[in-house]
Amino acid sequence: MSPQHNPAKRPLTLRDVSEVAGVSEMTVSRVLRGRDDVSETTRIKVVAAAKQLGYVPNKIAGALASQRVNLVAVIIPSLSNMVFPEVMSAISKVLDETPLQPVIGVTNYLPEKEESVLFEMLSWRPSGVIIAGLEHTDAARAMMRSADIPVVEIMDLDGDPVDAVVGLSQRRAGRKMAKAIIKQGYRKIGFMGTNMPLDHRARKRFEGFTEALAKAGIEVADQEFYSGGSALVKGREMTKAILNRSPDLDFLYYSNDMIGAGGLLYCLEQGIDVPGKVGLAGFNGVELLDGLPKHLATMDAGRHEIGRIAAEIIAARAAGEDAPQRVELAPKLQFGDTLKRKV
Amino acid sequence: MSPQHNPAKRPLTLRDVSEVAGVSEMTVSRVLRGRDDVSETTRIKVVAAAKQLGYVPNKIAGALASQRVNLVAVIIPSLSNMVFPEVMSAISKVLDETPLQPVIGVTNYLPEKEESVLFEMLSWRPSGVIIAGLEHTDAARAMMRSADIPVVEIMDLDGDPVDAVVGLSQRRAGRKMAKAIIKQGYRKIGFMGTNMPLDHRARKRFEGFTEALAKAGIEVADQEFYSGGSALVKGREMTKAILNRSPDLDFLYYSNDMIGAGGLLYCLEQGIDVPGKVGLAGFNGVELLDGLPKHLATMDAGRHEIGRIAAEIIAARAAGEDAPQRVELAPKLQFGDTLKRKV
DNA sequence: GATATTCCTGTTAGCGGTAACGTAATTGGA
DNA sequence: TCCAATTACGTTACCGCTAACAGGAATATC
Repeated sequence: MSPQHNPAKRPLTLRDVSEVAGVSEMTVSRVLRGRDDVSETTRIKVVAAAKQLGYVPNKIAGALASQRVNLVAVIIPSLSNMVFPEVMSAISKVLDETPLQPVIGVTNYLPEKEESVLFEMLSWRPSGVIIAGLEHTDAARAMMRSADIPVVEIMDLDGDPVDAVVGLSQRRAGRKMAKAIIKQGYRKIGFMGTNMPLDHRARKRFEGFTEALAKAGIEVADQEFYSGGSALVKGREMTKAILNRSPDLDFLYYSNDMIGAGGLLYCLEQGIDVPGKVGLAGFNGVELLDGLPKHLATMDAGRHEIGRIAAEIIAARAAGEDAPQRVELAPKLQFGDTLKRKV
Repeated sequence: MSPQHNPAKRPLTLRDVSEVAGVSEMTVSRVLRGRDDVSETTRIKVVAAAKQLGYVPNKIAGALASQRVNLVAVIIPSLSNMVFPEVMSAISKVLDETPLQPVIGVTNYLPEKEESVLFEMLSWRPSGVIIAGLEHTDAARAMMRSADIPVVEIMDLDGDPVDAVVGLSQRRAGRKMAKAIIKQGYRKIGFMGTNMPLDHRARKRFEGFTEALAKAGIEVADQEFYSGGSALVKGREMTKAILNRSPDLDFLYYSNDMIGAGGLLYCLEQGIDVPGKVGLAGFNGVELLDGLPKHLATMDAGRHEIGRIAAEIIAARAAGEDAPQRVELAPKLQFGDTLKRKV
């Protein structure tokens, strides 16, 4: 039976269903929420009535009455960096097993936008917040603190969390990569990355990187920054520029895999011996790399795990159970084919 | 003044703000909604009180009372195909200029999941729906029809829309590509694509493609399908397989740019003359292609425009203005470096 | 100075559900 | 057979906010 268009143009309510089914509104509400304290006979009547009318419950009214909203705010800087969609799908996968539902907000790396998106989302009274990074405006932190819901900050660990954190130390990741590079004998190291001062994770990796180099008495020999545009193209262009300017570089560290891939393709085209003459490394461990002619060395940031664990924490806390406050993931170095291994 | 933690743990309401400000709840409501019928003096008092308390309005109650929800449901099959995030950001950009806000739902190409996501979203009574494709379950179509809100189906035109449509004819795009390929003299044509029977757009492109070939007396000489995994890797693997099996192919048409890029990289590595011995083409015009050693021929699907126009239609209709019911975009063929041009 | 107009603020009555409680009918144990 | 427990509903009172209307004070009009 196809839903009949209601003629009055008045949106359907529980009352309409209850009249058709010949029971009270409360009974309809109970049936539609799947409660078991309704007899099978009336349950069937109600379901039929709802279906016949094409009734869609009004969650707004329901949420207001029950003071429960099964939404989880997920706030990320961007959708164009594949890292975030990947985290998202891990979150969705976990929440699919619960009554909770993710709602995505995108900040474009802007603190004020983050603040407004957060405000907007909190005004829907979600059951939890998952938010990228530890850097927020004071107002944003205050809002999260006083919202009285679980908050999980993800992807980073270096800082002072509002509530729970799941991620890896970006500084440590930078240091680890620097040490590996030095250990393999590279000495003249160039760096390329985004010049977005608001990408705190990239910044921290760079800081960790230079710090570890400094400890070994090495300085970054040359660097290039970009913003906007196709990362693959930018990687290519920056690599060309940096190698023209500093032909004696023996290693290129990229702040993300996409520009690293661009650099790799450029080097291969130029017939540069990789990793013999020049070594390369990126960051993130994106799937894309598997399809390139050579595997770019990278460091897996455990995006899938981060998403999974963050969602699990929210789910547990929403269910009244307790959950870890801090989960540190270890960055996994992948040598690939572009970082020599000591013989 | 930092928001003081409210001691009773009772969530803040308009009443709390009104008491601090010494006015009625209604006046607070007016101030916070930016209405101009409040004197400057009290406006300042109210804003100060709200800030002091760290008050976040409850949109649930507001929406219920005003019967207005400034959300737009955007329902897409996936986030891992970059095409959809791109459409999303075009939508966001337009809606940022309005009071409306997008909410993303992901269906994983599953009709039942689409139906449930749609149901879930409609139960929040959004101001509009933007949904990918024209294929939906009967129940889904019925829901959209009776929701009494603007619905824009995007990315495709071949079918029977619920309300408005913005997109391009996928069949026509397939035909156009086939004609271009034939015109350039290619005759032994291989096809590679996803074997997801639920990716209707890919399916329609393929149908249009074979149809146009048939009209020229040509059949697809060989084909390969994949599902899951890294598209770049799959493109590489399928290309290897198809060329080993059918070494006489002179053209490879890929149902998306990502597998096309994988195929291109494979061919270049094998030293195959592209586009002399084998021509290649993909679909979508993704930014990534610009960074590859050769530009893959492709067909731009106007994702950004689709998102923009769809959002504009929703915004217009939500504002009570009227808007086009059907917008057809022309697929733009880009020859790149992998499709010969007649001399 | 009386009345109309504008400006500003308060009061009242819902919006469409659900929690909590009430109650008739059925069941079960002694 | 009687009373307590259980089952299957209905009734009532909100949830937190806003539309609509009411009305006092300030200003304008003549």
